[in-house]
Amino acid sequence: MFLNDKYETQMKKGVLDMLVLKLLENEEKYGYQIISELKEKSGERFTLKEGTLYPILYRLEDEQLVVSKWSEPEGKKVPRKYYGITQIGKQELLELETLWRDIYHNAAKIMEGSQDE
Amino acid sequence: MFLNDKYETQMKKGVLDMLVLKLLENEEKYGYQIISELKEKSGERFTLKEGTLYPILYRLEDEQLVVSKWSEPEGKKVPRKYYGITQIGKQELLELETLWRDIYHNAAKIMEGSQDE
DNA sequence: ATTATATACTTAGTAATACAAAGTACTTGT
DNA sequence: ACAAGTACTTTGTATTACTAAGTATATAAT
Repeated sequence: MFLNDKYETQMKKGVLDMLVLKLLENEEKYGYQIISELKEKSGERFTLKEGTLYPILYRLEDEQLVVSKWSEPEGKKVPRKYYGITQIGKQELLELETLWRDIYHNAAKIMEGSQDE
Repeated sequence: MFLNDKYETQMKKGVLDMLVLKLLENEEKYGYQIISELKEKSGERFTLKEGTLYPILYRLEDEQLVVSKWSEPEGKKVPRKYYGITQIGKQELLELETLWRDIYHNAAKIMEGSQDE
């Protein structure tokens, strides 16, 4: 199953950023929480290692689509870094979803023999 | 529109190989023909430059999903390299489509708030 | 006849990303 | 005390879409 693993990796590219933005749409979340929700809500199809997620978050922050702040640890001693979506991030999320669906539907035309679906 | 261009590039990754295989499913074709059909059938969403397509074809050939042969130029003097899908290629195409749709649907679950679609 | 455009294939270099792997550090369960 | 889970960071690798340039022939325009 090596070949399919390779293609799966490639097919996820670009989509992960969109999914992370989506999870932050209504609520601030921290890294590990994002990994858990992504895994659970995607039927385990999107099961990220930390080394995959955190670079995505740093990138989104560079692009000013999210902002982060460290939590003041009250009861729990482990500091957490919370990520929230920005106004720019919300707008970009809308554009990304449109783009993503458009790419899918146009590819689907070819996969179904130039038929609209 | 720089950011969206970047994401569009990423979101196409992996999908192009599948689309090229699909176009070869029923008929041998040559490079330029593939570019034309891909552009036309995808509503111009997939408009490849030669420098994008040919490396894909070489890769598919390395993976033994397609085979190529030069045409004997009879009337027309320009030699063409025709690509045809192999048996392995046909099977891989089926698996790629399944994988691609699965990734899309599981991502869609997240994009629609953990709803099945 | 010369120029431009289209066809047809090739190659080198760049930017970007998902992932593996390893590391640091704290907390909880046994 | 030890293992396992939580939480974040960093480095290195493989892969791919794209730009750009190059080679070459055929056809249409000036």
